[in-house]
Amino acid sequence: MTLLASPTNSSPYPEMLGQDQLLLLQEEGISVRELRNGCLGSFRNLVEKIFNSWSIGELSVVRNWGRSQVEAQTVIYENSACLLPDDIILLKKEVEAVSSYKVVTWNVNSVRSRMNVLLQWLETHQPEVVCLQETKVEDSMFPAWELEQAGYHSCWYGQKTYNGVAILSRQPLTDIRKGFENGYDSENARLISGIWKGIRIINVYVPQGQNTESEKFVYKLEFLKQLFLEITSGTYSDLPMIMVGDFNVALDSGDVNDPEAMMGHVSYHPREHERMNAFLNPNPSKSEQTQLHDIFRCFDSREHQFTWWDFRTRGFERGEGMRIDHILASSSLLTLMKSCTIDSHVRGGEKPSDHAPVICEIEI
DNA sequence: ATGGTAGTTGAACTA
Repeated sequence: MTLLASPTNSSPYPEMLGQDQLLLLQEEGISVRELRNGCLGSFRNLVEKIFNSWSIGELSVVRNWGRSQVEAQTVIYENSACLLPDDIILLKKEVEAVSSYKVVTWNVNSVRSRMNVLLQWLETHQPEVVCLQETKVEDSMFPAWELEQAGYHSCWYGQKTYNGVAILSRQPLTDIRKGFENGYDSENARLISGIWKGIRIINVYVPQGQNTESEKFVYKLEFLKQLFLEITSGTYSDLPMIMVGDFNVALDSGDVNDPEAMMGHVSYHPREHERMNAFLNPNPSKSEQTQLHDIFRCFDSREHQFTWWDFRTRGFERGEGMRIDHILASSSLLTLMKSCTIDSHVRGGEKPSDHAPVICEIEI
C-alpha cells in the first residue's frame, strides 16, 4: 500500500564497524575501549557519530564505573558529556516506523465562539487531524492565525452565519477540494477534503433536514446521494479514505434514545438509512476504497453512545441524545485503526458545543 | 403538541 512509509533503516555505523560489531552494539552493547580497538576508520569520526546518535536518543550510554559492584547508570546526554573507556554503548533497536495519530471530527457550532474550548482541547488531546463542522464563519474571518500558534495548519471553506467546514492538521494537507466537484450545492459550504499521508480525509456537514415533510428533508436526501456520487467518482476512489463529519443520521437503534419514538422522524428515517447504507453496505460495483465502515462500531457495541445532545431539552443532563457524528473509513484502513471514542466529557464542560468530538486512532 | 437553548446577525433564522 502506497500510504505506508518505508521504515527508515539507516544506521550511520556500517562503514565504521563490522557487521558483527554492529549486531553486538544492538544486542549487548560494546564498551568504548572495544569500539576504539575494533574501529575500521577514524575513531574520532566514530565518536562524533556516537555523540550525534546519543543526543537524538538513538543510543544509550551505560556507565558502570570500571565494572565495580556499583550499579550501572544510564548517562544522560548533555553538551559537556564525555565518554569513558569502560562506558557501554548500546544502540537502540530500530523501532518500527509506525506512529499513532488521532483523527477527529467535531461539530463545534461556531469556531469563533468555541475558540477557547477548542484550543484547550487540542492542547490536551494532541490530535493530528481535526475536522470541524459548523464553523459559521466566512473565509476572511477564519481564525487561522490562532490555530497556527497552537501548531495546526488549517484549510477551510466557510460562509457567513451558517454551515462551514475546516480541517486542522499538524502537517499541511495536499490536493484540498472545497464543495462538490460537479458544482452541486455550491451556495452552501458543507464539504472539504484533502490528502493526509496518502489517505483522503473528507469532512462533511450533512443538512439537518428539519422534519420529514420539509423541503429541507428532500435536500438532505439529495445531498447524501450527491455525496455518494462524489466519493465514488474516479477522482476520489483511488486512495483509501476517511470520511468524517456530522451526518445528522443515527444509524442504528442503539444510536438514539428511544428508537420506537424516533422511527420515521428526521435523523432516524428509513430513507436516510438507505442513503447511508450506500456508503456502508458491500457493493461489488464499488471500488475497494469506497467500501466504508462505521469505525466507532468496530470498537464499541454499547447503546446510547451519543455525540449530540439537544441544548433545548437539556438533553445532555437528561442523558438523551443521538450518535450522528461519524468516522467512516475504507476497508483497507481497518487493520490500522486502533481505537474510536467519543469525548463526551467536553460536552459537559464550560460553554460546550452541542456535539462532542469523535476520535479515532490510526497507526501508520 | 409546545417550548425549551445556543449561535449569528441585528428580528429572524438554523439547529
